[in-house]
Amino acid sequence: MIQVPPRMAKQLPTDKPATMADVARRAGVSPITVSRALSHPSRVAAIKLAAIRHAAQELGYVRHAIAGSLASQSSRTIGTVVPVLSNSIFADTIEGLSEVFEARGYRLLIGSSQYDPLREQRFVEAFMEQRVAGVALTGTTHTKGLRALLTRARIPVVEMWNLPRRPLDCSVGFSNYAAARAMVRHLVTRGYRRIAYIGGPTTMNDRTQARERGYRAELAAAGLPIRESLVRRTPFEFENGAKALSGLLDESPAPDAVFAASDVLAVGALLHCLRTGIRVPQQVALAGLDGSAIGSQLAPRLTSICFPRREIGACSARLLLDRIGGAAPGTIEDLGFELILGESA
Amino acid sequence: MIQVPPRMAKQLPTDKPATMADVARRAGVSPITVSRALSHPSRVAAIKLAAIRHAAQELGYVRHAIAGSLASQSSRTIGTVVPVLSNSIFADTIEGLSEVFEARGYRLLIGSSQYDPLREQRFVEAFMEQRVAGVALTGTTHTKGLRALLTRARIPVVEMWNLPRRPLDCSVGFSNYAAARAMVRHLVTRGYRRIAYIGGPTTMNDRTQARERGYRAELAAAGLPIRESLVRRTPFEFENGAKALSGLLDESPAPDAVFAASDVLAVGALLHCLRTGIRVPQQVALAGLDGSAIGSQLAPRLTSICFPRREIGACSARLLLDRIGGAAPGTIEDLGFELILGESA
DNA sequence: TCAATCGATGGTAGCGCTACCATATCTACG
DNA sequence: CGTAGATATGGTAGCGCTACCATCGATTGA
Repeated sequence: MIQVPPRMAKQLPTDKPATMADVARRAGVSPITVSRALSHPSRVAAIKLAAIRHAAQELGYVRHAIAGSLASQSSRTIGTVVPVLSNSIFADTIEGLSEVFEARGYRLLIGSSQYDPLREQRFVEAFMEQRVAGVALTGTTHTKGLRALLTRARIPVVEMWNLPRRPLDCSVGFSNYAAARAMVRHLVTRGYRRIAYIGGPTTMNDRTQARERGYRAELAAAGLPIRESLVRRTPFEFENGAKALSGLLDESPAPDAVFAASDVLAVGALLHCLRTGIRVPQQVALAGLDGSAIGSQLAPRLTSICFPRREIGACSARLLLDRIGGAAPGTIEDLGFELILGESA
Repeated sequence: MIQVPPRMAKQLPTDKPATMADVARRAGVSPITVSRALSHPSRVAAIKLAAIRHAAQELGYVRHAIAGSLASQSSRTIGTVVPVLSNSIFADTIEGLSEVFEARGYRLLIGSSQYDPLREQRFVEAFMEQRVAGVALTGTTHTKGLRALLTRARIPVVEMWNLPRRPLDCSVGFSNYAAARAMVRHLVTRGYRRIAYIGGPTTMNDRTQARERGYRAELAAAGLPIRESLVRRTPFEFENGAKALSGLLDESPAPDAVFAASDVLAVGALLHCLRTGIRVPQQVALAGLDGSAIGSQLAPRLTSICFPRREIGACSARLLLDRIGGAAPGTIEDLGFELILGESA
């Protein structure tokens, strides 16, 4: 650690920042006219508007949004909670949310729950203290306390990345269950019969739960047995995908295909094969779910299913804005999914 | 799009949420005592504290943080701008920031500039309207307007991911220049002589600029010629790394090593080699920079340099809190970097 | 000419909370 | 016993802005 003379000027004890009253005085109008000039420019005469803008510029006036929010009883702020930020999956959704809200002058408060519903609840509690106009959550696994809180608050809520039968309010996502079934069906169609499963931990993660249910349902529908020894659950890390695959190949009979219900795990597994010389799909076929960018760069390319990650955020944002604008609750948007065919399965 | 009967109760016209005055009345104390009970519990008698908490619970009272901020003239909010969220590199830094701020009761406002300094400025302007207590920026490439704004505002600022000689205020990062030199030196030590470079666009990205300067400086120091035909710049995408490498191998003489100044590009290049059967490092050695998780999963493992991404955020947060607490400006923290040896170079 | 209408502007009164100072009660000590 | 200090509580006065209503002059039509 070193200390340098900072560029920032050391000045006299901070003179307070200019207020609307200061701007009004300088522009020769009343404070309320300044307020209007900044938020409803069309309602102020052009000549005064110019004078006010000039005065504001000269004084280096910066609007005090906090005071504005208190007076207008509206914060123009939205809160969102995602499981993790460092997974680009949810980061894309946040970029989608941001883009729409930004264009409409809304701020976005972001929390990462680390897959812990209690942490999610804490974030939403903090959002309520900020009097957010709406909340966007990931998934449908919430604490009782959070459900109660949101029901009482009666603010718009959207649950993303899933399609609950009975949403808290609105929902934007796709069927994780159907996606998993579609992929398993694809494997069955290709002639694979001993299809193993690698998924994330199911505790507190409804997306993972739905995917695992889809896997089981499709196997059953195809008349194939479900062997519990071929079902593995492990946290979302490349290494874990590799380990799980390695373990599955030690089973006897070994699976002829592996469906990894998350691309992190699938890519980890595929890279393990590339490292150790296991031929994909000849020795074992591999399929993922998420449509991650890296999957299409591998050889063989990973067969996966992709979701409109960014659009989930953008659509959720639009829905929340509609709700804030008075639209009815209860909308559910299914944005679907798409099978990406690689050579891995 | 479908409509379902929402779980949310349709109720009478929203009764206003409870205020401190309501809680005070119910608990038989004055509003100011309620305020103290919530923010300085130790200054209130235990018996009243219990009564107040009970009353708040019964009324479903939620603190109005906006009113509190206005009255106390302190928002307990920090603003941060990163280039993109969807790159886990910066997401890790944000998680580091969040973790520290959350523990101290601060909120974090997040903006993504998309590598556009004007967008960065817009975000900081929005932060100022929220009267943030501090700002954390990525890099040192800022507009004149932003510099002026921050200088005038005289709030704590930390610039992350770089070590400016003359920071705006504080800085937490490492030397991108030294990291690039270290990697090129490593390649030279290994006996490579025609070392090519793939980097990101240098416009408005001081990290990329420093890395490219480091590459050139180390080549010069080693007495090796700098061939402009072996220097490529391209946006951070796997495909672009692949294309750039492919182009470099068409040069004659072809490079015997390629230094990609970002792991996205390096991994893209390495995967291209795996796909097309180019042997690494025999035909061409490959080195990256960022220490991404995927690099260590490939065969050969990617030689790279890793940075304490999360710690950059955590350290920045602590520094900002210190500054808010009155510490002197001008601190620069060099968190260093570490060479990760793989088989790729 | 006068009432009706409209657009532009201003005065007043809070939004819900906390800082500041004042007050009241209690303990400690010479 | 009186005063100083500590502790607990309350009253008052804003924080900086905007909603609401009032006002005022200008325009319009009968």
